Amino acid sequence: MKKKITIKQLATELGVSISTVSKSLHNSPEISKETREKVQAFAKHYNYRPNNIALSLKNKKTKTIGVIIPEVVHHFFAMVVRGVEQVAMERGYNVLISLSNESFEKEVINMETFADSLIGGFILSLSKETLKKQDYHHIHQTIEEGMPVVLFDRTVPEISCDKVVVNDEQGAQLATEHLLAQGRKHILLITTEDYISVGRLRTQGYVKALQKANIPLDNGLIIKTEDTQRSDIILPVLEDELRTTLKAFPHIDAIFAVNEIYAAAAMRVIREYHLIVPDDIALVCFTDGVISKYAVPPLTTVNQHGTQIGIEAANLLIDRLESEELEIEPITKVVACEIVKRHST
Amino acid sequence: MKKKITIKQLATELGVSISTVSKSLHNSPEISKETREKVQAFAKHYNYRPNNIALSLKNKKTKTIGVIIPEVVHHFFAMVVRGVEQVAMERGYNVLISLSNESFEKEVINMETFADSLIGGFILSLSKETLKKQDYHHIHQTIEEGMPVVLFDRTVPEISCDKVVVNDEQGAQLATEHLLAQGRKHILLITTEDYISVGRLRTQGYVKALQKANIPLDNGLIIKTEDTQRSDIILPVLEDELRTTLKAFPHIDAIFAVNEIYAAAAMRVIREYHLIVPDDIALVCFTDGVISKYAVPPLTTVNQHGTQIGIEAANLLIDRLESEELEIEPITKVVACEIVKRHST
DNA sequence: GAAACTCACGAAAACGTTGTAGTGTTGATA
DNA sequence: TATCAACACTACAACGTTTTCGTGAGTTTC
Repeated sequence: MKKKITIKQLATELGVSISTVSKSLHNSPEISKETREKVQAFAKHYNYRPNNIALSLKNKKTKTIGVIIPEVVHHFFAMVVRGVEQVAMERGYNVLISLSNESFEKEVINMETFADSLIGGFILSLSKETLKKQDYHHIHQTIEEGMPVVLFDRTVPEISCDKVVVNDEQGAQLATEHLLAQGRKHILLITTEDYISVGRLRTQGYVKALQKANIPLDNGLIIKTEDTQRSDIILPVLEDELRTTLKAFPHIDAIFAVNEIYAAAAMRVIREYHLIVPDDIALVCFTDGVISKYAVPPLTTVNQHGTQIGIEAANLLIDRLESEELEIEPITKVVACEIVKRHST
Repeated sequence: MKKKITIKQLATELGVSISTVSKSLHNSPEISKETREKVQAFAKHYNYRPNNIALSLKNKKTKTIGVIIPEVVHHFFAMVVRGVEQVAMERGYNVLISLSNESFEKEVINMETFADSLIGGFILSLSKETLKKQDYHHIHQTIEEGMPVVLFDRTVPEISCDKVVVNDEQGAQLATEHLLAQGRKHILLITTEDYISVGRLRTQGYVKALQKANIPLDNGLIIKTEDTQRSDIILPVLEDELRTTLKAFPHIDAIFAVNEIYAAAAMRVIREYHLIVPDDIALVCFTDGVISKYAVPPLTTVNQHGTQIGIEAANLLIDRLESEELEIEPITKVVACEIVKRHST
């Protein structure tokens, strides 16, 4: 086992000073060509690579950006990460991903440990628990300390920083209007409690579309899940609710689910009742992921362009990291949703 | 914006020496109780947190482990990450995730930049390109430099290090035997080219099960995909192959796919031909992910216990990181597969 | 009243790197 | 011959910590 070699070792080995080695490796004209070449040959032979930690300590900045997402086993977040990765690589940054597992505490710990200078800035989506508690002190503090933060998807007006959001309301409105355009009148909405901003916004979009079409809102047609638990716990509850709702409102001719999992649950219950998608009930959901793509029939979805969001977020962050002026107004980028029409409508 | 405060600043502010501050914060008995309390109060007020980089530089080790996976938008890998995260958190480590995007070059770059001491060890699964090229110099070099590496899932005998593998062969054998037990005789295998170890092993398991049941192997019933491309490119090709194969061998009564995506493609073609799963054709696949779970009918799968693999890998790595003896023989852990029976068989 | 000991704290090195400010030698210039 | 510039290199501080080894003042001991 050959331990990593340092400049100092190279220097003694070569019988020159540390500075000479450092400068030679940087091709400084201060050093004669022969010495430079000798040093470089030596360095190569010993497989010298500079110690990043020492560099970070010296430069007070690292070329690493941190991404904190609530979940990895989640199509949308995975797509965002992919987008971030892509531009980070292009612009010479490394990406450090970490998970909050939807937990407030974990989110705080993650930010604190990473903020301690391993990274130059954050891209993150708030955990559900954080949104529920409405405690953003860790984010505020990080920003206060001069570390740029870009929030995406699950954002909050209380925090002043760059943001990249999906136009959830517009997307939901589009989806609902798509259903209405197909002659559906009684649309069941499966959404989350209002403290999750995306759930709330999507609900608003649904409501707006109905208003625009002059269809009275029926609160019985809105199912809100208490979405703090793991999906294996929520799903049976949701399916039960769906069963009773479908029984109570037999005229339901369409379902709009705010995510794929809910749509899958809906599919299951629909099939249980021997109804056919899309003939009896049309189905649309958010998140253009694998479930929708490979479902039978493939589902019409609202694509949130996760990769695009990641790209925008990473660019915003790196721009800020590299810009000299500190006090630029926060920017909010809105990425439009798009309906992907498949066979469920 | 208050920049991060350092020990030095605290020291001058308090009119004591740097050492005193450091010791006070560590509750050294060398320092009088009053001073300690004063310093701690001050530190708290200024929100002092030690600079991790400086610590790493001094301690020559970081409490961070690096995970390199080929893809995030992938159920199995995401599960592994979840497992790693879990034990890392329990044992006080941070996890740094990075993606190779199935590219050899990116894998090398990632290892080099991270290996430069930001992290203490690696957990990784080789990219397809690396497997194809059979170039493992970057891994060897990392190990040579004394950095522990744990390989999972896509491993290779040429590299001597801790490994956590799924018993792919056994899983495939189980799956095939499960189909045989149901009276299926003509089982189509959809797999990858042999250079991907998991594909090869699963093919072997399939062959073994057939041999055991004294069923002659028909190479026409094995479809091997050139799995280097993105799924949107492979899938149409695969579906075409499936169409011709199903036509050429109309007696096929079961399909075993080595992953969910291939299973989904199979489902599509099967439906095209107005055949019914499982009545006409039974279907089993590897990876117990969302597609199988929410498909119609839900698919019988081979669960690879991704989370468990992550847990084992992280424990192996941290054990090695924390053990004093350097020369422990590499350990290979085998995580058994398990058939999850659903309605496709 | 001097030696020994405790107490509370400070100085300084070390981790690996970079960049600025020297330093000594050579050759050319005034 | 003294002065200067160029050259090729070295010394050293700095980044933020931890930790070992002082050190001075006060207290005890004989």
